[in-house]
Amino acid sequence: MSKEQKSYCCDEVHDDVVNEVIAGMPPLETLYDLAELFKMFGDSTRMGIICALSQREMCVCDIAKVLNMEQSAISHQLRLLRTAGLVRARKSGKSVFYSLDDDHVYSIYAQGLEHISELR
Amino acid sequence: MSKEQKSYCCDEVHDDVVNEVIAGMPPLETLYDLAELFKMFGDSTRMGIICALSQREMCVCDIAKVLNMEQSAISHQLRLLRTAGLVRARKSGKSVFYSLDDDHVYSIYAQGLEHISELR
DNA sequence: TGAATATATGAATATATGTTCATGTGTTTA
DNA sequence: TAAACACATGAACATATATTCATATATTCA
Repeated sequence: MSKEQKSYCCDEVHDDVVNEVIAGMPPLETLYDLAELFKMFGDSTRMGIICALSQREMCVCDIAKVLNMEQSAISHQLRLLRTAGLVRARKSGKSVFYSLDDDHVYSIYAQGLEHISELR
Repeated sequence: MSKEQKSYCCDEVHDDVVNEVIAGMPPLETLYDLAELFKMFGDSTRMGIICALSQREMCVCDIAKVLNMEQSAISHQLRLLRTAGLVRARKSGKSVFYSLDDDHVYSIYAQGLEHISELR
Protein backbone atom coordinates (compact mmCIF):
# COMPACT_ATOMS: atom_id res chain seq x y z
CA MET A 1 0.00 0.00 0.00
CA SER A 2 1.81 3.02 -1.18
CA LYS A 3 0.22 5.71 0.90
CA GLU A 4 2.25 8.61 -0.38
CA GLN A 5 1.51 12.07 0.92
CA LYS A 6 0.16 13.92 -2.06
CA SER A 7 0.53 17.64 -1.78
CA TYR A 8 -2.32 18.56 -4.06
CA CYS A 9 -5.82 19.46 -3.27
CA CYS A 10 -8.13 17.44 -5.40
CA ASP A 11 -7.25 13.92 -4.39
CA GLU A 12 -7.53 13.19 -0.70
CA VAL A 13 -5.95 15.81 1.49
CA HIS A 14 -9.09 17.88 1.99
CA ASP A 15 -11.48 15.02 2.42
CA ASP A 16 -12.13 15.80 6.08
CA VAL A 17 -13.01 19.36 5.21
CA VAL A 18 -15.23 18.21 2.38
CA ASN A 19 -17.02 15.67 4.55
CA GLU A 20 -17.55 18.21 7.29
CA VAL A 21 -19.14 20.66 4.87
CA ILE A 22 -21.26 17.91 3.35
CA ALA A 23 -22.52 17.07 6.82
CA GLY A 24 -23.52 20.70 7.29
CA MET A 25 -25.49 20.91 4.06
CA PRO A 26 -29.29 20.85 4.11
CA PRO A 27 -31.06 18.13 2.14
CA LEU A 28 -30.84 18.47 -1.63
CA GLU A 29 -34.56 19.05 -1.74
CA THR A 30 -34.15 22.12 0.44
CA LEU A 31 -31.54 23.55 -1.90
CA TYR A 32 -33.87 22.89 -4.77
CA ASP A 33 -36.80 24.56 -3.02
CA LEU A 34 -34.65 27.56 -2.13
CA ALA A 35 -33.57 27.94 -5.74
CA GLU A 36 -37.18 27.72 -6.88
CA LEU A 37 -38.18 30.38 -4.39
CA PHE A 38 -35.47 32.82 -5.43
CA LYS A 39 -36.11 32.09 -9.08
CA MET A 40 -39.45 33.83 -8.58
CA PHE A 41 -37.59 37.00 -7.62
CA GLY A 42 -35.11 36.57 -10.44
CA ASP A 43 -37.09 38.09 -13.28
CA SER A 44 -37.65 41.80 -13.73
CA THR A 45 -41.31 41.41 -14.64
CA ARG A 46 -42.05 39.39 -11.51
CA MET A 47 -39.87 41.75 -9.50
CA GLY A 48 -42.01 44.60 -10.80
CA ILE A 49 -45.18 42.77 -9.82
CA ILE A 50 -43.84 42.11 -6.34
CA CYS A 51 -42.77 45.71 -6.02
CA ALA A 52 -46.16 46.99 -7.14
CA LEU A 53 -48.02 44.63 -4.82
CA SER A 54 -45.81 45.65 -1.93
CA GLN A 55 -47.52 49.02 -2.25
CA ARG A 56 -51.07 47.80 -2.46
CA GLU A 57 -53.45 45.10 -3.63
CA MET A 58 -54.08 45.44 -7.35
CA CYS A 59 -56.07 43.87 -10.15
CA VAL A 60 -54.40 42.27 -13.13
CA CYS A 61 -54.99 44.99 -15.68
CA ASP A 62 -53.75 47.70 -13.33
CA ILE A 63 -50.56 45.77 -12.74
CA ALA A 64 -50.22 45.51 -16.50
CA LYS A 65 -50.65 49.27 -16.78
CA VAL A 66 -48.11 49.98 -14.07
CA LEU A 67 -45.54 47.81 -15.77
CA ASN A 68 -46.63 48.81 -19.26
CA MET A 69 -46.98 45.22 -20.37
CA GLU A 70 -49.64 43.03 -21.91
CA GLN A 71 -52.26 41.54 -19.65
CA SER A 72 -51.43 38.06 -20.82
CA ALA A 73 -47.78 38.32 -19.88
CA ILE A 74 -48.73 39.56 -16.42
CA SER A 75 -51.29 36.83 -16.02
CA HIS A 76 -48.76 34.14 -16.87
CA GLN A 77 -46.30 35.52 -14.34
CA LEU A 78 -48.99 35.89 -11.68
CA ARG A 79 -49.77 32.23 -12.10
CA LEU A 80 -46.15 31.34 -11.36
CA LEU A 81 -46.10 33.61 -8.33
CA ARG A 82 -49.38 32.16 -7.10
CA THR A 83 -48.19 28.58 -7.57
CA ALA A 84 -45.04 29.44 -5.63
CA GLY A 85 -47.19 30.81 -2.82
CA LEU A 86 -45.85 34.35 -3.08
CA VAL A 87 -49.07 36.09 -4.03
CA ARG A 88 -52.71 35.51 -3.22
CA ALA A 89 -55.74 36.10 -5.42
CA ARG A 90 -59.07 37.55 -4.38
CA LYS A 91 -61.85 37.51 -6.90
CA SER A 92 -64.28 40.40 -7.02
CA GLY A 93 -66.73 40.51 -9.88
CA LYS A 94 -64.90 40.39 -13.15
CA SER A 95 -61.64 41.41 -11.56
CA VAL A 96 -59.08 39.45 -9.63
CA PHE A 97 -57.11 41.33 -7.03
CA TYR A 98 -53.66 40.14 -6.14
CA SER A 99 -51.61 40.84 -3.04
CA LEU A 100 -48.43 39.57 -1.46
CA ASP A 101 -49.19 36.38 0.38
CA ASP A 102 -46.65 36.62 3.13
CA ASP A 103 -44.44 39.05 5.02
CA HIS A 104 -41.40 37.04 4.01
CA VAL A 105 -41.94 38.08 0.43
CA TYR A 106 -41.56 41.72 1.32
CA SER A 107 -38.64 40.96 3.64
CA ILE A 108 -36.71 39.20 0.92
CA TYR A 109 -37.45 42.03 -1.51
CA ALA A 110 -36.35 44.62 1.04
CA GLN A 111 -33.19 42.69 1.86
CA GLY A 112 -32.32 42.64 -1.83
CA LEU A 113 -32.91 46.37 -2.10
CA GLU A 114 -30.64 46.94 0.86
CA HIS A 115 -27.92 44.84 -0.73
CA ILE A 116 -27.87 46.63 -4.05
CA SER A 117 -28.06 50.06 -2.50
CA GLU A 118 -24.89 49.31 -0.58
CA LEU A 119 -23.08 48.68 -3.83
CA ARG A 120 -23.32 52.33 -4.77
CA MET B 1 -74.07 58.89 -4.79
CA SER B 2 -74.64 60.86 -7.87
CA LYS B 3 -71.61 59.64 -9.67
CA GLU B 4 -72.04 57.54 -12.71
CA GLN B 5 -69.58 54.81 -11.98
CA LYS B 6 -68.01 52.94 -14.81
CA SER B 7 -68.09 49.35 -13.89
CA TYR B 8 -65.00 48.29 -15.74
CA CYS B 9 -61.49 48.32 -14.64
CA CYS B 10 -59.22 48.61 -17.59
CA ASP B 11 -60.23 51.93 -19.09
CA GLU B 12 -59.88 54.93 -16.84
CA VAL B 13 -61.41 54.41 -13.45
CA HIS B 14 -58.24 53.16 -11.77
CA ASP B 15 -55.86 55.61 -13.32
CA ASP B 16 -55.27 57.46 -10.08
CA VAL B 17 -54.39 54.22 -8.35
CA VAL B 18 -52.15 53.22 -11.20
CA ASN B 19 -50.36 56.55 -11.23
CA GLU B 20 -49.88 56.46 -7.50
CA VAL B 21 -48.28 53.05 -7.67
CA ILE B 22 -46.13 54.09 -10.60
CA ALA B 23 -44.91 57.03 -8.53
CA GLY B 24 -43.94 54.61 -5.77
CA MET B 25 -41.94 52.33 -8.02
CA PRO B 26 -38.15 52.42 -7.98
CA PRO B 27 -36.34 53.15 -11.24
CA LEU B 28 -36.53 50.40 -13.82
CA GLU B 29 -32.81 49.89 -13.49
CA THR B 30 -33.25 49.05 -9.83
CA LEU B 31 -35.86 46.41 -10.65
CA TYR B 32 -33.48 45.01 -13.19
CA ASP B 33 -30.59 44.94 -10.73
CA LEU B 34 -32.77 43.28 -8.11
CA ALA B 35 -33.81 40.59 -10.56
CA GLU B 36 -30.17 40.02 -11.51
CA LEU B 37 -29.24 39.69 -7.85
CA PHE B 38 -31.94 37.17 -7.06
CA LYS B 39 -31.25 35.28 -10.26
CA MET B 40 -27.93 34.35 -8.68
CA PHE B 41 -29.81 32.60 -5.88
CA GLY B 42 -32.25 31.03 -8.31
CA ASP B 43 -30.24 28.00 -9.38
CA SER B 44 -29.68 24.93 -7.25
CA THR B 45 -25.99 24.67 -8.14
CA ARG B 46 -25.31 28.26 -7.13
CA MET B 47 -27.53 27.81 -4.08
CA GLY B 48 -25.35 24.83 -3.14
CA ILE B 49 -22.20 26.87 -3.58
CA ILE B 50 -23.57 29.68 -1.43
CA CYS B 51 -24.66 27.20 1.19
CA ALA B 52 -21.26 25.51 1.24
CA LEU B 53 -19.42 28.83 1.42
CA SER B 54 -21.68 29.97 4.23
CA GLN B 55 -19.98 27.25 6.27
CA ARG B 56 -16.41 28.06 5.32
CA GLU B 57 -14.02 29.31 2.70
CA MET B 58 -13.33 26.60 0.14
CA CYS B 59 -11.29 25.92 -2.97
CA VAL B 60 -12.92 25.14 -6.28
CA CYS B 61 -12.30 21.43 -6.38
CA ASP B 62 -13.57 20.94 -2.84
CA ILE B 63 -16.78 22.75 -3.71
CA ALA B 64 -17.07 20.45 -6.70
CA LYS B 65 -16.65 17.44 -4.43
CA VAL B 66 -19.21 18.68 -1.94
CA LEU B 67 -21.77 19.17 -4.69
CA ASN B 68 -20.63 16.10 -6.62
CA MET B 69 -20.25 18.04 -9.83
CA GLU B 70 -17.55 18.70 -12.40
CA GLN B 71 -14.97 21.35 -11.66
CA SER B 72 -15.78 23.19 -14.87
CA ALA B 73 -19.45 23.57 -14.04
CA ILE B 74 -18.56 24.94 -10.61
CA SER B 75 -16.00 27.28 -12.09
CA HIS B 76 -18.51 28.70 -14.54
CA GLN B 77 -21.00 29.32 -11.76
CA LEU B 78 -18.35 30.84 -9.50
CA ARG B 79 -17.56 33.31 -12.22
CA LEU B 80 -21.19 34.42 -12.32
CA LEU B 81 -21.29 34.74 -8.54
CA ARG B 82 -18.02 36.67 -8.55
CA THR B 83 -19.20 39.01 -11.29
CA ALA B 84 -22.37 39.63 -9.31
CA GLY B 85 -20.27 40.49 -6.27
CA LEU B 86 -21.61 37.67 -4.13
CA VAL B 87 -18.37 35.75 -3.64
CA ARG B 88 -14.76 36.76 -3.37
CA ALA B 89 -11.70 34.87 -4.58
CA ARG B 90 -8.37 34.51 -2.79
CA LYS B 91 -5.55 32.91 -4.70
CA SER B 92 -3.13 30.66 -2.84
CA GLY B 93 -0.63 28.72 -4.89
CA LYS B 94 -2.43 26.62 -7.43
CA SER B 95 -5.70 26.87 -5.59
CA VAL B 96 -8.29 29.62 -5.47
CA PHE B 97 -10.30 29.91 -2.30
CA TYR B 98 -13.76 31.35 -2.48
CA SER B 99 -15.84 32.86 0.28
CA LEU B 100 -19.05 34.84 0.57
CA ASP B 101 -18.32 38.47 -0.17
CA ASP B 102 -20.89 40.07 2.03
CA ASP B 103 -23.14 39.48 5.03
CA HIS B 104 -26.16 40.31 2.89
CA VAL B 105 -25.59 37.15 0.92
CA TYR B 106 -26.00 35.03 4.00
CA SER B 107 -28.95 37.13 5.18
CA ILE B 108 -30.83 36.62 1.95
CA TYR B 109 -30.06 32.92 2.03
CA ALA B 110 -31.22 32.65 5.64
CA GLN B 111 -34.38 34.61 4.91
CA GLY B 112 -35.21 32.20 2.12
CA LEU B 113 -34.61 29.25 4.41
CA GLU B 114 -36.93 30.76 6.96
CA HIS B 115 -39.63 31.26 4.35
CA ILE B 116 -39.62 27.72 3.05
CA SER B 117 -39.46 26.19 6.50
CA GLU B 118 -42.66 28.01 7.39
CA LEU B 119 -44.41 26.32 4.51
CA ARG B 120 -44.17 22.94 6.26
C1' DT C 1 -79.99 36.51 -23.91
C1' DG C 2 -76.14 38.65 -26.02
C1' DA C 3 -72.49 42.03 -25.87
C1' DA C 4 -68.73 43.88 -23.30
C1' DT C 5 -65.29 43.22 -20.03
C1' DA C 6 -61.53 40.87 -17.07
C1' DT C 7 -58.76 37.18 -16.63
C1' DA C 8 -56.67 32.63 -17.76
C1' DT C 9 -54.36 29.50 -20.67
C1' DG C 10 -52.42 26.53 -24.58
C1' DA C 11 -49.29 26.73 -28.43
C1' DA C 12 -45.57 28.74 -30.78
C1' DT C 13 -41.42 31.25 -30.89
C1' DA C 14 -37.33 33.50 -29.54
C1' DT C 15 -34.02 33.93 -26.13
C1' DA C 16 -31.52 32.79 -21.95
C1' DT C 17 -29.12 29.61 -19.29
C1' DG C 18 -26.52 25.42 -17.43
C1' DT C 19 -23.53 21.68 -18.40
C1' DT C 20 -20.06 19.26 -20.95
C1' DC C 21 -15.97 18.92 -23.63
C1' DA C 22 -11.71 20.51 -25.09
C1' DT C 23 -8.24 23.39 -24.18
C1' DG C 24 -5.74 27.52 -22.29
C1' DT C 25 -3.28 29.85 -18.32
C1' DG C 26 -0.62 29.97 -14.36
C1' DT C 27 1.67 27.57 -10.44
C1' DT C 28 4.27 24.07 -8.18
C1' DT C 29 7.40 20.28 -8.04
C1' DA C 30 10.33 16.48 -9.53
C1' DT D 1 12.71 22.55 -17.62
C1' DA D 2 9.03 19.36 -18.14
C1' DA D 3 5.29 17.27 -15.97
C1' DA D 4 1.48 17.49 -12.87
C1' DC D 5 -1.96 20.05 -11.08
C1' DA D 6 -5.82 23.74 -10.13
C1' DC D 7 -8.58 26.62 -12.25
C1' DA D 8 -10.66 29.36 -16.12
C1' DT D 9 -12.91 29.75 -20.41
C1' DG D 10 -14.82 29.37 -25.29
C1' DA D 11 -17.89 26.65 -28.10
C1' DA D 12 -21.57 23.51 -28.61
C1' DC D 13 -25.59 21.56 -27.12
C1' DA D 14 -29.80 20.74 -24.67
C1' DT D 15 -33.14 22.63 -21.78
C1' DA D 16 -35.72 26.23 -19.52
C1' DT D 17 -38.17 30.36 -19.69
C1' DA D 18 -40.67 34.73 -21.10
C1' DT D 19 -43.56 36.79 -24.29
C1' DT D 20 -47.02 36.96 -27.90
C1' DC D 21 -51.09 35.47 -30.20
C1' DA D 22 -55.33 33.33 -30.34
C1' DT D 23 -58.86 31.77 -27.79
C1' DA D 24 -61.43 29.99 -23.66
C1' DT D 25 -63.87 30.99 -19.29
C1' DA D 26 -66.42 33.79 -16.27
C1' DT D 27 -68.90 37.86 -14.85
C1' DT D 28 -71.70 42.03 -15.47
C1' DC D 29 -75.08 44.68 -17.64
C1' DA D 30 -78.07 46.33 -21.45
